[in-house]
Amino acid sequence: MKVRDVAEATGCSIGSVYNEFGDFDGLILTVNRETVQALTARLKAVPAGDPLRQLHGLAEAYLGFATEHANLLRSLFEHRMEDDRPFPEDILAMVMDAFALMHAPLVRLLPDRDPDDVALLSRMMFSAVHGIISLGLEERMVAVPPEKLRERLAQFVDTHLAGLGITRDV
Amino acid sequence: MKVRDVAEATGCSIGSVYNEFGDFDGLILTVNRETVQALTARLKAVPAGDPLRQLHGLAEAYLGFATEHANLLRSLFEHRMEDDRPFPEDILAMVMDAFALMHAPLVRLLPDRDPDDVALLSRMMFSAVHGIISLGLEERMVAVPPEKLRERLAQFVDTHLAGLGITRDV
DNA sequence: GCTTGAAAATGAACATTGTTCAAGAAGAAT
DNA sequence: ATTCTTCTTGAACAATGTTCATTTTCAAGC
Repeated sequence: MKVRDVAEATGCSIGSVYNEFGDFDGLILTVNRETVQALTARLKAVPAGDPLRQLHGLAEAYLGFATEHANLLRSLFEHRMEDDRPFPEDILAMVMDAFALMHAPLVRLLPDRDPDDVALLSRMMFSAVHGIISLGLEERMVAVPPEKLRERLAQFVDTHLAGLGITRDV
Repeated sequence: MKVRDVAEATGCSIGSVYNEFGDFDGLILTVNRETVQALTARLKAVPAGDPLRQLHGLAEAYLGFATEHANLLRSLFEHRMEDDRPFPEDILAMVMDAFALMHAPLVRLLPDRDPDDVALLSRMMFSAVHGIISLGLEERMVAVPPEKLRERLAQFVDTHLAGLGITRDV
């Protein structure tokens, strides 16, 4: 993304882009805000009935979003601020909210565990899924063949939940 | 990293940097080759005695390397080639080799499973660990508090192995 | 309708950084 | 010493983020 391209695409001048977004970081961050909102909306659309099914739905929704918007997700997770400025709190909070969507179903599946512990477990699981998907979707250094990614991801979730003592057949 | 900085640091001219590395990508890729070699060396240094202990050692070694060389790892995994040129095969192969180091201990722990299946499992596990570490080490969007990362990572490995039917107490 | 002052828009000019290449320096061969 | 090859240099160029004096817009007041 280039400032001049944005200016041309919106039919205004370069200066106007700067009036609107401040600087290049501001432009990127605006896009990233929309990205995390769209991702959150998609994750929230996963039905909340069966918690196990919900967790699989969340992982699949994340995979779907990552497949369709690989560049946007990369921008969200890989963009560095200029001059070591701090990352905006509001985006951080929004990402945390998205992460937290995994928390509820996990709590239902692990009613006896310390909620703080479950919170950490859900973040670990989210991070793991994120790693599998982001590496898996890179054409290069294919960790897992993309066409198999969907079923492998489901297998991973099942395996990890089994490790937590949760079995599908209860 | 800037071409002019490299030129000044090595005491030669800008043109000489281009004679040596071709272009900016070539410069980055040279660094990335050293990075993956250093990472592989570190992973290979993990003793191979007990396969379960080895897996934990690999995860911990990865965490250690990522902690000490966060920028190098980011360059390795996040750098995009200019003009959509293909990613160099040799680096891809080296990364795959590093990934494969998880394969051997997993095969020993899962002697009855199809080796191809275990190969995929090990890649999934590597990707998951990569995701946990790379998100965990970002100051921003802290998925898991860095100071707890080490023990949480070990817990994750244990949980996942448990899900694969492997228990510590055999 | 004209004046005026604030607000917004503009794009030329600047700074940084990757890239090229003609000119020069260094060295080897005869 | 001459010539040829190879390497080195850094000025100049291209792309792109950034600034800011100037211009335009427009609403308020008369």
